Amino acid sequence: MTIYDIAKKAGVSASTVSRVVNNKPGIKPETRRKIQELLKECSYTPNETARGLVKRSSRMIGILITDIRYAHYMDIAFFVEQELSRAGYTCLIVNTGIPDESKVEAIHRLAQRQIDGLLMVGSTFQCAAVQEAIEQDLPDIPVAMANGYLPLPNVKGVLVDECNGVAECIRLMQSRNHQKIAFIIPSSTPSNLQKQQGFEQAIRQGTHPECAEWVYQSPTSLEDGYRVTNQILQEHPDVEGLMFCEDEAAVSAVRALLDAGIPVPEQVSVIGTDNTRYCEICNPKLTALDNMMLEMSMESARILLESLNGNNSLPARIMLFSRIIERETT
Amino acid sequence: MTIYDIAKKAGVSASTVSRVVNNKPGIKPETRRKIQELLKECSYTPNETARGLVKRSSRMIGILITDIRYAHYMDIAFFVEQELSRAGYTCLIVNTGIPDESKVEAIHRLAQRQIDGLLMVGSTFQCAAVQEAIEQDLPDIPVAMANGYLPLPNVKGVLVDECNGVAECIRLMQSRNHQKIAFIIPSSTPSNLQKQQGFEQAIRQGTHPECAEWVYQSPTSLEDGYRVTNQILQEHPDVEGLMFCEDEAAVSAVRALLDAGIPVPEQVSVIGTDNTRYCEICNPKLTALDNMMLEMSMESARILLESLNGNNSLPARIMLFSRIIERETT
DNA sequence: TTGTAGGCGTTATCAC
DNA sequence: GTGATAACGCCTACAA
Repeated sequence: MTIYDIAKKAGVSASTVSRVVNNKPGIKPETRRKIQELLKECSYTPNETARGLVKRSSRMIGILITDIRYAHYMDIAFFVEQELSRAGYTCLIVNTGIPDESKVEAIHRLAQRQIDGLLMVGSTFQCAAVQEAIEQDLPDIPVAMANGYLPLPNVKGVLVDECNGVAECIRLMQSRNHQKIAFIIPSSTPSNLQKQQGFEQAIRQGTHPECAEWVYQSPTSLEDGYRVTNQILQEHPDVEGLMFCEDEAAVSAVRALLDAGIPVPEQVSVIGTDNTRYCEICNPKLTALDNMMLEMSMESARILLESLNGNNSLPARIMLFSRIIERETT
Repeated sequence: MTIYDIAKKAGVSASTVSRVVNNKPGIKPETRRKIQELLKECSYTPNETARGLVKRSSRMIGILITDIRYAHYMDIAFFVEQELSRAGYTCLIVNTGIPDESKVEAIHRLAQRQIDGLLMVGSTFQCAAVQEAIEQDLPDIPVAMANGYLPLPNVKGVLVDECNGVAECIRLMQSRNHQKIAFIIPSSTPSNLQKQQGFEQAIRQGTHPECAEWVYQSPTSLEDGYRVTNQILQEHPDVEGLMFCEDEAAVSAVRALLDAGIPVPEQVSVIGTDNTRYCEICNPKLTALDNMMLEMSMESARILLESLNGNNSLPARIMLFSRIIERETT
């Protein structure tokens, strides 16, 4: 069912039907009503593909996330999708994974689909490969990043003060007389390196600066969290605090400590990052640094919509403040 | 950069360029090579919108989920997206929410986008409103449902034996000498009503058939799980088992029991449904009925791809078997 | 107030 | 082998 079919039935031209469909003025009320009835009757739906071709706008927005399964990202996928949907955009959510090539590939495929805007979630997209891909494939459409930034004219970034945030967490543990703290980092993303910096700074200002060396590389998973905790206990039986870059391993660490007969938080305190739902499920409930990922994402979405609406006086970067949600593990 | 631009540069016609782009035969190797170089050089990317218009196929698939945030659905969104992506399709993931109108609205919008196929996840889509919307807007494209079914010629369903699954769970508790069991249901979806039936059947065959009345309506959330558990404890202090239709409230119930000084599973056993990651985080770890939602979704995705490839001899419905993952709460 | 004609970028069907 | 030409469904000057 096309506007031509409707036009034929109504005895008018296709352009008249088009005008009615798009609520354009300059149509005799009678004609308009008649066509509207016909549209209803035939349950006509404009073909967005054809529309996109002539309007040179798909009203689709690409959303890049490495892995939507991570608890912290699912909230984002939900709320951002809702927000953009409300504004009349359709979201293309793509799980890119970690490798550079798949990120580049995803950007290429989205460009091919003529997306109107791009939203990238996570500092892992702050890298040379992605920058090149955007310069190459999407030099002219608005791009927003949550927890990251790229120095390109069409890219806006929303960041958070993670360095300070982690430093505050360390100081919180220190104020509880827990000075010997280990730091567990799952991957060297720009964001995690910021956190590590905060860790080292705060530790060096404490009574046990040698702990700045207690940095452990360990993936985000329950199994790995359990494993690395036992490893730390073995290498440093006197450990008094564990600072994680995410919640999943932290939750598992709590269990590992309890299983080893170590009271939490009396002997060892634990802090996670991201403030996911896991924190509340953990028993005792996990204290966590909220890095405002959701707020960053929503802010990015709003910035993207603003750009899409033609506002080009937006700041290239803005920064939000993280905060500590204290629960039962500190 | 269109095929016309490339054609001009190469001194050939647009059709020749199109043939090269699509790897069609019947081109002089020399011409082909020359054009290919030019394509690389200009980093030409075919416009999928225009392609979709003439090919009458968008290579996009709609995915309907009520709320991607629920732990059980995020796995699905991930794996299904990967699978369909690999097959060259782009996924339009839409969080519809519960209300009928928003489901209908989502279907309408997807139809407008000329999706090639639709995948619906969750029994909540098995309802009259959705059926009508599909008859109206998408009568001709393949539709697959995970954990649901609609009697339409273009709809295929993948189901699971939840009634038996829950009955087995009840029998498991009974075998542990826990006969007085309450059932907590968050909403009356077709799927949950199946579960309730399994509960009632198994209870009636036990030593305390009067417990078939112990059915509690309570939403999926930590808070509500905690609240309803305390309510049950108050109304039935002799309760010996709790059977939940999902994991989130079940996890919270465990905490509520422990907080009330009731040993789990010695005095009261708890079983959740869905077998989400929450089960492993729960302390003690939660026993759960795995309703194979992921397998259902993947199977639906495969069925959808099969239909898309023209296979129309697929069964209208298939059924998978659920299984109990026993952990520490039984 | 309405209709005509051209074009969006691509593919497919003919000719040559 | 290659090149016109006509779709695909819609929008938008410009004409009438």
